[in-house]
Amino acid sequence: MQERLNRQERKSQTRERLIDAAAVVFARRGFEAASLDEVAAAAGYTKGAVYSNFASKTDLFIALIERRIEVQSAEQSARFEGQDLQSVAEAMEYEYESDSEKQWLVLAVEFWLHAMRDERARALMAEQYERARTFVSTRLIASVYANAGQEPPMAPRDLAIVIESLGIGLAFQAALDPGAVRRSLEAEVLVKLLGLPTPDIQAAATAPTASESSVRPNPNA
Amino acid sequence: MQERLNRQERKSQTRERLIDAAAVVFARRGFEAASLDEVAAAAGYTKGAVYSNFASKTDLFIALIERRIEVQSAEQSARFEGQDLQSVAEAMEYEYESDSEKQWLVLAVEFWLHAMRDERARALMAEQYERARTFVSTRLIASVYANAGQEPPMAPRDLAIVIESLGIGLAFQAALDPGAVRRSLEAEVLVKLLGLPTPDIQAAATAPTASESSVRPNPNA
DNA sequence: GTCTATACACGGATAGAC
DNA sequence: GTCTATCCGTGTATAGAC
Repeated sequence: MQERLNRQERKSQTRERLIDAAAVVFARRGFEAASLDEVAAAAGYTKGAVYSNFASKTDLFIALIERRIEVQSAEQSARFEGQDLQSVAEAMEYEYESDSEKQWLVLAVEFWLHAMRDERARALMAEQYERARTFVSTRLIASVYANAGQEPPMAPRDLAIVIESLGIGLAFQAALDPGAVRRSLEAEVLVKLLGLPTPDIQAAATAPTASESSVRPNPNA
Repeated sequence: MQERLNRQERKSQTRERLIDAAAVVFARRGFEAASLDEVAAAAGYTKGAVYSNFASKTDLFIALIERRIEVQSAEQSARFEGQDLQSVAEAMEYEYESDSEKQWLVLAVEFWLHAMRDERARALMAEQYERARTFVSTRLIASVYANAGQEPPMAPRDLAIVIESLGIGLAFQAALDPGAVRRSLEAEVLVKLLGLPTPDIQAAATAPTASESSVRPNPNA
């Protein structure tokens, strides 16, 4: 109910550069430990530029997260819209070793921690997660099961929560020890959990009426 | 390979009190934002006491986590040893609203973040998680399925990773918005995921030969 | 082993020049 | 809108008395 005028921000190139720099520095040092001097310097400015664009360090952090949410929402929607759940589940191979993925994970966790102590941040993040759950449960889960003429193994919203949990928890463990979590584990668990017709039980499968059903073989260890 | 002489620490009551205080203050303010003055004061000492017991703030943090690991390992083992998986799964109702649980969650996340930037902390936490996975997969999962004469739905270690992920992810989301996650969700998902004979499908159940099989009805929403 | 006192540095935020 | 200069509080860590 507030960020409708979305690209007046584009007017300020400096603002964008500062946010970019903040993403890098906050991820590297942590929000508390990071200094605005370093952020500004990384963007090619001095601290004054930060304070003429953001009211406080916290405001910069929140702006960073809001932009991230905006970008990510658009990407996710574009990526998943019109796909069937099966394909989505199988494509779910998190890049545990990717530096940029890890940077965002660290930032998200950093912000979560911040949200535990700052009500504004908490509300923002809670709303974002709720939105994601709604997207997954209504746009993906409910419609796909309806198309397949099957019943989901549990309430779609619960399923969305569980899927999100799995993503968080696996990333958490993998970041701690990249060798500990197999790449394809998330996809395999999702396929089992969803209870949809799996590629290796093609006999019992009722072909989904949805657009393209690309049934690929499942690489099992 | 280092902490064999476990209760010479008990010699120093001050040390214990400082660690207690650090747990509270670090959870409340965050590790970076917390001051050693506040920690010392909360324990009834001054800063000097901290530096005569710990080499640095980071050392205090690590000592805190090590003690937590010690205590928690003992508790978990005592709680789960000899139980069958079914009972464990059903008893798995996380106290999302509990302040002390939330405090430990925040501390664990705080330490995880610290571990992303400190190799010593990373190794410690990675080892701890690996130990937990081994405990769950060998002491709980493998033996219970063997007793029940059933095959686990996936490799025990993968199952342990998934269970841990679920716990982390649900707690993460619940902390952000306590109303968003139903209390019994974790237990319900585990029961489904494990594929063990469920209370509501008693017909197909082959009674486990393990000690006590307390089959309670499953409250479904 | 714990205290007080202090060195030493750094960070967020503000004022005012340009 | 961005800069430099500065205020002012606070933080970790150390020295040295007790």
